[in-house]
Parts: sequence; structure tokens; C-alpha cells
Amino acid sequence: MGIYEELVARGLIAQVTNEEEIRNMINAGKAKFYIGFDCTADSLTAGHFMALTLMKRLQQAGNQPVALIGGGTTMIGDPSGRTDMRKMLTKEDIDHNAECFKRQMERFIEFGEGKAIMVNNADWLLNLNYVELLREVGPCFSVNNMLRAECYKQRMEKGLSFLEFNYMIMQSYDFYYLFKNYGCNMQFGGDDQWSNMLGGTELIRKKLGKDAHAMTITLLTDSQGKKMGKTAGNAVWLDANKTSPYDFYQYWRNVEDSDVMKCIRMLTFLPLEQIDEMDKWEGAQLNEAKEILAYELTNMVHGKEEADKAQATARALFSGAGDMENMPSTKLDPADLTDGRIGILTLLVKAGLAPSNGEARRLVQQGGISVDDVKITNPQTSYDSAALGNGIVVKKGKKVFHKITL
RNA sequence: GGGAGAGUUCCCGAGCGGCCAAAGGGGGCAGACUGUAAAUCUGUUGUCUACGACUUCAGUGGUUCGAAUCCACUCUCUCCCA
Repeated sequence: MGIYEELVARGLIAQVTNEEEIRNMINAGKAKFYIGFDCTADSLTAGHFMALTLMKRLQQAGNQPVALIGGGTTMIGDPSGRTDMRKMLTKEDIDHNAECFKRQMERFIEFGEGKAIMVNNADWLLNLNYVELLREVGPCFSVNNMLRAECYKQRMEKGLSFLEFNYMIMQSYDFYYLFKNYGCNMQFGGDDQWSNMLGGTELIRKKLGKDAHAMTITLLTDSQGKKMGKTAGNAVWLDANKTSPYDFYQYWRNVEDSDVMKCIRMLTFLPLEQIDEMDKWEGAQLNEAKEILAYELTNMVHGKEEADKAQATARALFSGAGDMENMPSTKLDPADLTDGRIGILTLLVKAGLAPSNGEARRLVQQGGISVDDVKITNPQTSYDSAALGNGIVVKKGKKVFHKITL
């Protein structure tokens, strides 16, 4: 089985420009492909994860990845799937973010001589001259066609600024530039990028008379059709400081039944035969599949040691015995105490378990808080430094455990 | 540039000058039930020194005993015409 067939079997491929040619190319390891990453934050998210694994799979098959940091395009803002404008970042921020991205990417793909390369489109986009650019690529774009593109259609009612309208042109120019200067012959991206990517292949065809290819990855959505990789609107980060390995593990441990196998298939590197076997599992047995999913992904992102720790901690917390060492914890400052005591509400806020005092109060009153396995219902409850000295375990709801020490 | 309309809490979306911290839905959080699942039912969802107090309805200023509601100007967005 070639890599292309494997990608199909894993359900990763959404759309391709020319199936025959792409299959031959990537199966033979002849593709030099790029994936663009807009660097709006200083860490990649679980949403980028699939793109990273895809780069890895293709690299393993002998293809050469080009990781494109969108230092230039980030300054425009991709309108696909958005209603708000992105805020413009400074050059320093973008450089910093790009550095962070690269470090994270190195866990997945190998950079270096003859291996993967990283480029930043700020290097060529920022110095473009408006009139020159218009004359160079302007004639190759049909406004009529662009307006028909799905990503703009959705925005025709909500409003679309000229700035954002140009995003497709910038992305197309990237592909054209990479094709010409780096011999990059293929682009990958999320399925929502399809029209932007076609803009690039069209531009290359019109300017150079050559064929370039594009392929989109199925977006990972849950059974409700929402993009995965977010909890309550917050991204699940790949940076351990922003989302702890334990939380990362728990995110995947908690996916719905109907999504586990899809995630395992699309995101892990487990052999397909094994996955096909697991497909037969149902009911409570899926819990095992979730554990495998969580472990595999944590292992890939944070390494074996962290994955082991996260798994041990999770097992301990949910089954009652074993290693509780690595649960998320907060160390209080003596200054947080008044007269040597701290109230439960303040404690919850300090530990980040509740955003406000009122929220903390409600949690307590509704019976959502336990301390050292004792349910707390009185908001006046407080703890002294002696109790805190030994460390206490606060449980919020059914799944959130947090250790407090002084 | 001319004309019409809109801006409400995390999101969508009601809102008569006082009974509005603001209906309803979604989402979130918690409780029950469970398998760390889903579905379902219940509670809750501005902040606080919490049977009370304080700050919110794009912004600024005004009218009024009293404004999310009325007036003026500003900003942003949508639609129609150019």
C-alpha cells in the first residue's frame, strides 16, 4: 500500500486537483509540498496537529515538506470561516511566533539538509510593490470567479473588506513563489483552504504554463460538526505551558464515543490493521480506545515520559489508587492567606478552577466541590496553613482535580 | 457622495421611560443517571466584603425625579442608489 492509499484509508483526504498524478507523485516520494501556518499565536494548537502528522507521514514516504510561516499573510487575515478581523501583529511578534512554531514542528518533522525546510512568506510578500504586483498577477484573477468561491460567498452578506479579499491572492502568490523558487509542486491545507489553494494552481498555470497540485485534508470535526481541538472556545495548545500534558491527555480521553475511532484513524500512527480491529469495539470497551488515543497523541506531542505520567495520573484519579504526583497543581503564596487562613472561594479562584468569586460560590453551593474527598457546601469554609502545608486535593465536578500546596 | 436600517451580556436574539442584571435559544458550568461517552432531566450562568451593594446595553454629551429605551453628535457595520 502506498502512502496515498494509506491517507485515503485513514480518511484524511478531502479534495485533490488530480488524483492520478498526485497519487503517483507522493507514492514515489517526488512531492515537495507546503503547508501554510498563520502565526497568530505563540503556539500551535490541536487544530494544527493533523497537518503536522500529515507532513510527517509524507516525509516518511520520502516527500519533502516545506513549512510556510505566514508572517506576511497573517498581516492580511484569512477571511475563511471567520467573521471578525484578525488583529495585526508586529514583526517581532511574528518572528517570535515563528520560532515557537519551529520548535514544536521539530518534534514531528526533520528539518535540515535535504529534509524539511521552513520559510516565511513575510520575506517576499512584505516587499511587494503594489502596481508591479497588480500588473504581474492581477490579470490572472477573475473577480467574478473569486466572488463565487465558497469562502467569500459566506462573507458576502456579513461584509468583506478589500484587505481580506486579497488574502486569496497573497496565498496564491505564495504558491507561485514557492513553485518558482523552491520547486514546490504541491500544496496541502485544511479543506476550508480549497479555494485559496486553487487560486495558486491557477496562477501557476497562467503564469508559467505548468501544473501544480493541491490537496486538502478533511477537517477534524466532532459528531456535531464542530471543529475539534477546542474546549469551551479555548484552543488546546501543543505547548506544555499553555495546555499541560495532563490536560492534553484528558482532552482526548474525553472525546465522544462516536468520534474516537475517527480520531485514532486520522491522528495516530497505529497500523491500519490494528485500527480496523478496534473498529469492532463498542460500548464501554471504547473507553480503552479513548485511552489509547489519548496516550498516543500525548506521546507524540509531549514525549513518552509525559504521556506515561499523564496516563498514570489519570488512572489514579479516576480509579482511586496509584500515582497522584502529576496532577495539575497550584502553589499558594503565603501572602494569599489572611490571618493564616484562606477561604474556599478565594482558593478556587487562585487555583484557576473558577474565574470569579461568584462562580466559585455557585460551585460550592451546588455541590460541585470536594476537598480531599469531602464534599464542601459551605462557602465560608476555610483552611489554615497547617492543612495546606500537607497539600490538599480539590476536585471540581467529576473530572477536574487540582492539588493545592503552600 | 445620496437614501434606509442596525449596534444589547460568551454567541444569536427579545426589550413598553420606572416592576431590567435585562425574555428566549445556543453554548458553558454544576447536580442526578452513566463507562472520565452520548442522550435525558434539574439547577445555574455580570462583579462584590452577597437576603444587600456596585458596574453594564457601541462612544460622548444631553433631556428627566428616573434612560438599554427619548434627543444631539461621533464611531462601526448592513442594504439600496451613484
